[in-house]
This record gives sequence, C-alpha cells and structure tokens, in this order.
Amino acid sequence: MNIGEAAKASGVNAKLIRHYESIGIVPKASRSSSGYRIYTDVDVNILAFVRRARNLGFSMKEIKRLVGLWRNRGRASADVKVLALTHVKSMEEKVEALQGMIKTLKHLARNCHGDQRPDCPIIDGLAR
Amino acid sequence: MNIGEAAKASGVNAKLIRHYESIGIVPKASRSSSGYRIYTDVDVNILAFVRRARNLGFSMKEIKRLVGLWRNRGRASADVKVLALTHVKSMEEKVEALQGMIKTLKHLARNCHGDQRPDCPIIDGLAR
DNA sequence: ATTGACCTTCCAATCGTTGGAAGCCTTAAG
DNA sequence: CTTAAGGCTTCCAACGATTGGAAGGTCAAT
Repeated sequence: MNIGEAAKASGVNAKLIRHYESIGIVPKASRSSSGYRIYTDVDVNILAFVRRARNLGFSMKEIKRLVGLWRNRGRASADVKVLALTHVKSMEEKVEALQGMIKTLKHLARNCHGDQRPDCPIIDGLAR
Repeated sequence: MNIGEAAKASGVNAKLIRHYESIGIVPKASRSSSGYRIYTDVDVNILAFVRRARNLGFSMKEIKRLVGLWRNRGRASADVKVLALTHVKSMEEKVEALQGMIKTLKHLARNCHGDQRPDCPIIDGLAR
C-alpha cells in the first residue's frame, strides 16, 4: 500500500503522514525500490489510532507516549489513565477559561445597542 | 516614556510591544534622537486595550479591527457588537468540542482499572 | 511517447509569543 | 574619565500542528 492508499484507509492525509514520520510519531515506513513509502495494515492502524487521539485533543507529545503505551504489551493501565486524566483536567481548565471570557463578553454585549450610534460598552469595557 | 516603562504601565512586555508595532496592531512609536521608542499615555492606553482584548481571547486580527473601531469616533456600535458576538460564538463552539472530548475520555477512563495490569479501555477505545 | 496522477524532498507560511545574539545608548559609580 | 550594569536596538529562530507550494521522479494507461 502506498501513502495515498494508507491516507484513505487511515483518515490521515498523506502530507501529515510524512510529517508524523519525520517527528517520530509513527515508525519509518519501508520503501519500494523506487523510494515510495510502503504501508501495511498495522501501519494504517497506528495512523488511525493517532487520528482518534488527535480528535480527543491530545497533543502530539502525548500521542507519542500513547502510541508507545499502545505498542507496549507490558504497559500498566495506570500510566494510560494518568495521561488521559491529566489531559481531561487541562481541557476542563480551558473550558473554564473560555466560559469566563464568554460570560464577560456577553455581559458587555448585552448592554451594547448594536446600532449606528458610536456609544459602545464593549469598547468602553476594553478601554476601561 | 521608553519601551520598558510603557511595558510596566500597560502590562504588555517590551518584546511584545515591538512585535505588535511590527505587525501594525499599534501605531509606530516616535523615536528619541538615539533611536529609542517614545510612548505617551495614549499609547499606553492602546497597549492596555490590546492586552484586555487578548485576555478575552480575541485573535490579533480581531484586535486590529477593535483598535481601529476604538479609535474611530464615528464607529457604529453594531460593528463592535457583531465582532464580539462572532467571537463568542466561536468560543462556544470550542467549549462544545472540548466538552465532547472530555465526556468521551472520562467515559473511557471510568472503565479503566488504572493499575499494573496492561488491559486498558482507553487504549482499546483509541485502537477500536 | 505522452499524459496525468501519483510519489519524493525541501522550504515556507500560518498564529502569538518568547528567546537569544550582537551591538549601541544611558546612567551611575569609582 | 573610564568602566560596568542594564536598557535599548535589530534580526533571526524556535515553539505546535498543519498546510501549501515548487521541482522533480515514477507509474499506469492511452
């Protein structure tokens, strides 16, 4: 399977697959005589694994570790769980930060006429 | 006032002030005979305005527009409000995305022993 | 033999910020 | 007057994750 087929099968585009290889997220693919990368079903599984982890918001650094844990049959599930829950916590913090911003901005916007007049509590709030 | 003092007064560090100038967020500061940037109280206000907008999660592109609106006495408050509410909406979408990820990961983690055994629903979920 | 779709590598851009290096300027102390 | 500390200047590079393009090689079908 060449990189384009692997891209379709895994849902990770070809450009990104090369990038992941270059930064060591996925193992280096073997090559055909003409230099094309060759992928097996196992490689496709790794790529799809990476894609799913990405969809859950893990950083590439975390994903690198997750792939390592996945491939390590002797792993402790505790290691995975800690990684996952740490990530959950950081996402929860992001949510809180965003909700704070949303609340503030909505409050400012509620008091803004939103018409042709220049008077604007949003601007005033920022310029306070 | 030189850049260091303006940084203290505005809460935006000197490096960042130069950067903001270079990308046109804030007007180019005038210079002393020796080439040092000179800031007035008005400049400091602009910088602090930028900092507050940043704290509300606006992108630099949006902030550029906000600064323009702020300095334009004839602005329509509607323009500001649209910008703010668009930003609110995009933050709300981010929150939703994060909450989805959190929910999924928490669900996987709940079923994970988190001990020395390698069996791990989190990994299995990613490898599904 | 030529087309067109694929593959290769390398370099650059995005966004917002931070860091360093090398060199000039200002200020205060010796 | 000289020197040292610290602030200022510019430019260049890095972070993370991805995307884009350019220039060229390869494969399959016409």
